[in-house]
Amino acid sequence: MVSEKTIARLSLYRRLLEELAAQDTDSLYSHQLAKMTGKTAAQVRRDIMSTGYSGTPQRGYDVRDLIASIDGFIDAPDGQAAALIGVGNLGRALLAYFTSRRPKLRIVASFDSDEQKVDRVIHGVRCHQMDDLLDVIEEHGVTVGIITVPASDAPKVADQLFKVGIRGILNFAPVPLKAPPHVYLENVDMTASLETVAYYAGKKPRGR
Amino acid sequence: MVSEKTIARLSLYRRLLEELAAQDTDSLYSHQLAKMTGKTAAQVRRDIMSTGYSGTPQRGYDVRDLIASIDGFIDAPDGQAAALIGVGNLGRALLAYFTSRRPKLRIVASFDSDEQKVDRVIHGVRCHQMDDLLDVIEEHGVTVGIITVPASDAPKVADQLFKVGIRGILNFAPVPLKAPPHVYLENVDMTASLETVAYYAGKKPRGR
DNA sequence: TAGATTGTTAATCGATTAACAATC
DNA sequence: TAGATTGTTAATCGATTAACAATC
Repeated sequence: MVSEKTIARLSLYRRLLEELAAQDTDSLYSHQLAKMTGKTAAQVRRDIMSTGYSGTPQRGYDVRDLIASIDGFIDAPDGQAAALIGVGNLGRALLAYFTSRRPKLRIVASFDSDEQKVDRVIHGVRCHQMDDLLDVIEEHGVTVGIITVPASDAPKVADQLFKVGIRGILNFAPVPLKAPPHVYLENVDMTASLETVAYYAGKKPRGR
Repeated sequence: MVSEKTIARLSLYRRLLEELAAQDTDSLYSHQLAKMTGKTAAQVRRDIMSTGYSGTPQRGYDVRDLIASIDGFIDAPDGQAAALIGVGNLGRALLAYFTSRRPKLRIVASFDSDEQKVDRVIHGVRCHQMDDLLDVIEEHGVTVGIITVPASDAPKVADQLFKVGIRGILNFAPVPLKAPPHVYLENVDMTASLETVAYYAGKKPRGR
């Protein structure tokens, strides 16, 4: 009903709106949000519309009300818990970044095969051994898994996550994973992103 | 002429093909590559076609020839150099990951505002102070910048990169940046990706 | 009110998929 | 050869953009 791109944009709008709210901005127009995000005003309006919130021609959108509407649309009512598998450089970066950022979506546990890391608290999150996956997932009600292990381990880790009933997976390993139909999976391919940028950097000013 | 999605897929194909080549696989069909990547066979064929390489109905595609064709299509003839700005957790993850992976696209320098990091070699790459940006960029012929600084610093860093004539930017800071027309810029929004996964994880099995 | 902005539909755009004659 | 696969065009699909009456 709503595309994943729309969700991603709403997530972005919310982040920017929260900054505006912190600076006591009360309301704004679609074209202002469009300018901040690089989208068109029409798209901003359509995205906002899909959350069920309405602005007025006179004031545009109320910042706090709009944030609340996006919250209600994106966040699961009772919140969601995520687990991160693979506490390497990238894993630590994500743990540090998401720590206490969004109460309705928290990374509550991490996992690593390195015994040196197990039972330590890294960036505020306890690291467990993979054998405890099911127990920890059930204890915390984890529904989302974040894969930050090397490519060679990723398919096995994904299978383990499927088995314990995870509902969504964000995969940072540079190998595309496939998920059963009841699991939503997104592959984030940073390698491909860098090569794409390099390609256009080499082609400019020809390319678009 | 060729979309950025096509470039990203070609980058992925190449990575998988290199693995196959290492395992002495000589040739493969479009549907095999399609299965590995989760794409359709028609799309694989079209992507390969755009590199100018042709297979044969009998053998499909020669693995090594196809790699060479993708190389010739994506890589700049004389290679390209990248610089990474912000040697935090994420920066180190990227440095470690891209080290000596692709001779035609190397991260040759890093930058950080933390004096403790300056002049140290981190994951094989020397860290410089931002004041030396222009000198280092020119010395190494850097055309691509990777931004891994906090959101608050990102716009300023981007401006500095524009000023020294960088051609492409990969931005990991969770704030959308805008580039002048002669610079290709890609925003990688990991926050939005996680929230998107969480959204569908909460909606499943309704959502697509 | 006057006029800029909204919600929303219709038109456009571009990418993906299906299809099939040509091929080895 | 026979037949599966290729290159490539046409059809489909979905998302973005343009447009405008309704609105405050």
